[in-house]
This record gives sequence, C-alpha cells and structure tokens, in this order.
Amino acid sequence: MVTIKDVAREARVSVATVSRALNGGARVTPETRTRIERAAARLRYVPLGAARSLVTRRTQAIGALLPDLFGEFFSELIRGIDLAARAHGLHLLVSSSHGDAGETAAALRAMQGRVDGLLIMSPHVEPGFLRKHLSDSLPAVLVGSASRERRCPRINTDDYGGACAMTGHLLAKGHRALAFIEGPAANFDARERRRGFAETVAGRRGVTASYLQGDYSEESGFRAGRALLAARKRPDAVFAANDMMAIGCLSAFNEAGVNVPGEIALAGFDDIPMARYMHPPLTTVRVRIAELGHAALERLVGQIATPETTAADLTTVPCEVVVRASCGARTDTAGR
Amino acid sequence: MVTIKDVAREARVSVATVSRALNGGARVTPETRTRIERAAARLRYVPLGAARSLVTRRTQAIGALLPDLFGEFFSELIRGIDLAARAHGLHLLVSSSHGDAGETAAALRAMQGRVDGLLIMSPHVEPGFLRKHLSDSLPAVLVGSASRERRCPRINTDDYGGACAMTGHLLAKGHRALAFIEGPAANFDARERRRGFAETVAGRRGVTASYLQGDYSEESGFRAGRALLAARKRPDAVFAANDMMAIGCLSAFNEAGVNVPGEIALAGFDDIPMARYMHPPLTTVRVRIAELGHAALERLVGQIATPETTAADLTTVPCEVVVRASCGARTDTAGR
DNA sequence: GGGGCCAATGTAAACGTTTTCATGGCGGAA
DNA sequence: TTCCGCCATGAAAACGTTTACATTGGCCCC
Repeated sequence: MVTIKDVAREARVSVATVSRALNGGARVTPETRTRIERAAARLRYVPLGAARSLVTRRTQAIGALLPDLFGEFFSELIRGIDLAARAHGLHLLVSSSHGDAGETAAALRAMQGRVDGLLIMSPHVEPGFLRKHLSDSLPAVLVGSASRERRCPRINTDDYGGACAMTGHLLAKGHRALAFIEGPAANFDARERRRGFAETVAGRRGVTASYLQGDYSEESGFRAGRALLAARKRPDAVFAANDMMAIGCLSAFNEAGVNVPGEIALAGFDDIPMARYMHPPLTTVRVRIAELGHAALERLVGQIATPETTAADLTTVPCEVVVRASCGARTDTAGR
Repeated sequence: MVTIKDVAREARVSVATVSRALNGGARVTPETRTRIERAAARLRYVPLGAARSLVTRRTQAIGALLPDLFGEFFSELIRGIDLAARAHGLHLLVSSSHGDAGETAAALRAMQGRVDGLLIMSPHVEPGFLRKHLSDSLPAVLVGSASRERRCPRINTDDYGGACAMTGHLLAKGHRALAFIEGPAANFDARERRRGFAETVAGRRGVTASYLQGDYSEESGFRAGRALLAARKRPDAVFAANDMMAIGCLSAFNEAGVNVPGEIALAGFDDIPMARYMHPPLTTVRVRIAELGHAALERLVGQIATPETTAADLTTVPCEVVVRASCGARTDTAGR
C-alpha cells in the first residue's frame, strides 16, 4: 500500500508538507505543491480514511438506519439523503432490513464509531431504546418516529393531517361506505394514517368504515382488494395507507373487472413516482419523499456542526392531496 | 468520548485484556470477561472503527457505486447487496447520481481508503478509467459493465439473450410491426437489450421495427407511448427496454383508450415487483435483481478474501421471459 | 551590514486500537 | 519441596495521518 511517506520520499519533502499540500493548501510553494501532486498522482496515492479519521475525529460519513428497502419509497428517500450528503462531502452508510428490535440494536451499535451522525428510521425505536443503545455523544435524527426520545430532533411527515385531508376529500366526493387498508401496526406513520382516517369518519352520520390488514406491500394490498370484492357489501371507496398497497388493490379490482372509480373509488398515500402512471392514475397524498430525506440530512448536519443546540424538536413536513382519476374526480393530468 | 482505556480503568485491567475480552474471546478468565463486559456496557463503550481499521487494515465496509437511484430496480439491487453484506458483517457505503465521468471518478477516489472493496455499476467506466482512478490493490467487481477492464471480475445480466427471447416471443405471437423503446445510449445493458431486439428482427420477412428514444424513466416511456399513438402507422407490439418505461407507455395507451394487448401488445424488461400489478399485468423479462446484487457482493467478498485469484472473468446471470397479459397471451396470473 | 520577522518546511506527538512479546503466578509432576 | 510449563495478564509497538511547535533561510528595514 502506498502511504503518505512514499509520496514524501518521492517528492523529497516531509510528510507534513505532503499533508498540507494535499489538504489545507496553506503554506506551500507552488513548485513544491505541484511536485507533490505529481508524485501523489504517479503513485496513485489515496489517503487512508481510518488514519485520517483517527486524528481528526471525523469520519465524514453518516449512517442511515432503515426498516426495509422495498419499493420506490425507499429508493426515493435514499436518493434524497444521498444527494444532500454529497453536497456536504459526506459518505452514506446504509443498513436496513432489521426484523426485530435486537437486530436494530445490533445494527445501531455496529454503526457507531464509524459515522459522525445517524439518521434513524425504524419502527423499533421505542422510549428508552436509544438511551440504551446509542452513545450520548453521537448526533442523531429520528425520521418518522413515534417516540419523543431524549435529545433527538425528529422529522415526520404529516401523516395524520394527510390522512384527514384525503378522507375528507373522499367524503366530499359523496362516498359513504369507506374501507381503509392499514399499514403494519408497528409503524408509527401507519398508525397515524389510520388515526387520521378513523377520526375523520368518526361520528359522521351515514358513513361506515371498515378496516383491512396490510403491511405496505403490493401483495397485501392485492389480498385486501380481493377480500373487499368477496365481502357481502362492497365499499364505495378504498383508502390504502400507502401507494404500493393501493396499486395491489387496484390490480385486484382490475383483474375482477371492477371499474375504478366507477364502482369503487381508490386512494393511496406517498405519491410514489409510479402513482400517476397507474390506470386510472392514482389519487394519493403527496409526501415529498426525497425532500424528506434531504431535510433529515440537513438537520443532522446542523446537529453535527453544533451539538450543543441539542433540541428534541419536531419538524413536520406537510402533505398534500393529489387528485387524479382513481377517486372519481374528473381525470386530471395536472402535475404529470 | 469513552475509549478502551476508560473501560480498562473501570474494569481494573489493561487495555490489552479489554481488547481480547471484547473481540477475540481467547485467553480471558470468565470473571475478568464479565467484569469487562459490565464495565463496557455501563460506560456504553463502542470501539472506534477508525482506530481498529488502522491497525487491522480492514474497514469491514464495501462501497457501491451506482449510476442513479430512480425506481424499484435500484431499491431491489441495494436490498440484495445489503442483505448479503450483512451476512458477512460488512457495512455498505452507497454513492450514486454521478452525472458524468468526472463525478464518477471523484466518487471513486473518495471511496478508496474507506472500504475493503468496491461494487461498480456505472456507465462511465470505460477502458482505462479504472486503471487511472482505482488503486491496484483494491478489489472491485463490475456490475453490468461493457468494459473488460484489467483484473476486475464482472457480473452482467443476460440482457442480450433476454431481449432476443422476448422479441422472439412477440414474433411468435404473430406481431409483425414492432417498436422498441430504447434505454439511455450510455448504458451498456441498454445497448445490449437493443442489440438483442435488433438482431432478432433483422432480416425477418414482413417484420418492421422502429425505435424510440428513452432514458429508462416512466416519463420517457410515457412520451414514447404518445409518440407511437400519434404516428401514421401504429405498431402491433411495443418492447420497452425496461419496465418503468413500459409502465409509462402503458399509461399513455390507457389514457388514450387504446386497448392493451387488444390493439397493441406491450412488453418490458426487469420484472420489477410492480410489473405484475399493472393493468394489464406486464409481460417482461425477469432479472432477479436482488440476486444479482447478492451475487455481485459474494463475488467481491471472494475477491477480498483471496486477492491473488484475480481473474477478469465474466459471470452472466440468466434472464427469463415472464408472460403475462400485456403481450396478448391469455391472462396468466402464475407467479403472482 | 546586521537584526528581526515571516514564510516554508521539518520533527514529533497524538489519535484508539490490536497484537506481539514479556512477565508473573500457580499447579502438577518428580 | 522444587522446577517446569502453561495460562492469564500487562507493556509497548505499530498502523497512517494531522498538526502544534521548532527550525531554517531569505528578505526588508534601519
């Protein structure tokens, strides 16, 4: 392996000068600098991150702890985070697919000591979890988390508000028999979406609501769709807790020849890029996913820069109802 | 920050013993071990990766250099890589969205010295590129790359074979006027898919082929679909170089009230999870994306373990045609 | 012409960990 | 009882880099 010493020897200077020439830029004659740069290029020298981190106490990396990587939601989220991280010269470590709290804890521990900060999005973060498994000195930002944990800032989407708005929209369209396809009960955002729906329909005269289980996957939406069709009384409108389930549900309806929105209206949540290309295009609640990732990273960077500003504040990113054809509105291609 | 010295003091042993107790496991009395573990837990000690890497000369991390993170393809790929990496106790660094060769080179350099190996999937990797920007001593695996570069193993999907098979299938179904929606010309896989299509239709009597530009996005598929409908003579069948474009194209057809497959058949490539939930379900070429990521990582791990086995071999992962309703076959829900 | 100052470069310590080698103590065998 | 050997533990070096501090040399100003 070629080290800074090799470069120093090759350029006939000391290692300190090499370091200065390659990093700071200060206090080096132009000639020396080019001599060093030439030598470094010739030897294909690349500084060892570990050694640098050890002395600077910075890894220039942040970690993202994610629940799972299925579907477009997470590719969008990671994209947003990655882009923002690049802008700050930070590397991105991802870790996902933690089945239970134990695995999450293990992943959390493994990441510490390798990153300058952590973006945590996991259903397993319960009160006390972080206090137990996360070093006090490591900045972290919670994304979409229920728990008002310690000193961590949180960033959530307005799942509750979005679900209320969408439910209101469905009611305004005249739908009275509503069905809700739930996300995984472990997820805070899924619970919030359900709550928004439930509270909006509660006590409305002539409005009925039914609930079907789901786990955010297309497959579970498909099954829910079939179950709805098989039921004695079909709903007027179905609200799925995310777009992937809405798409699965739509597939079941299409397969059975049930017209959407003619016979049953349908709405989703997230506005993944694919939603507008469905047939019919999917009415949904837009979450600016990439922006969410971006905002979370920016918050984390702030936290790293000034750890003393350690406020357990909560940022809520607004959602907006995007009306397309699937809910019985006139076909609307706006925003395409 | 709490270091190994703090733990050593707390447990009244030397740092060497702490290191042994926490890592190796060898040569430590049970009592000492528990005392050390208790102390470590109490102090919430977590070893500093940088220091460890410096002496062991291993980072326990691998880097993935990706072109872009749009859509389900990449979330599937990252998922496959992440899962396999976890199984090996490796961390995953991702870097994406490199507009040009310069950015790719910068990302490549930045990753060296931080990882034990590299998974490279980028259209900008041309002959000589790696020789110039990649240290000889860093194991790397090329995914979906054209260039038979140096000592790097490569893993590709059988894009050519898959495209041939799908084109053959469309011809066998009786379609004669074919259209192909191309992927970005810079991508090797996109070129291979085009080549498979072009060579299969070449010289077939009574068969016409037309080509439309695309860039793998739903949006570009949508535009291509509209262009096809506006043309003087519509094709019998459209073959899109990936599923996202096929979905965009399908959306354009649906919007215009054009029946698929009745009036125009449609096929895609990749078999992203969403494909089977389209209306109609999408005939496509299945690429086991997560498995591809898994295989690439395994190959890389092998390369890291025994760098001397440095063969510039090529692994080709087979594809398979998945017939669903969109190509004019009877509706087939198999594999759902 | 000499002294002082500043800019360029060098020397060496420090970062936290692993690991090699040394050391001490204890048990068992003679 | 004595000696040998082994096992648990400790001391210290090493990893590659940055950076505070030291040193050199040249220039300007008096």
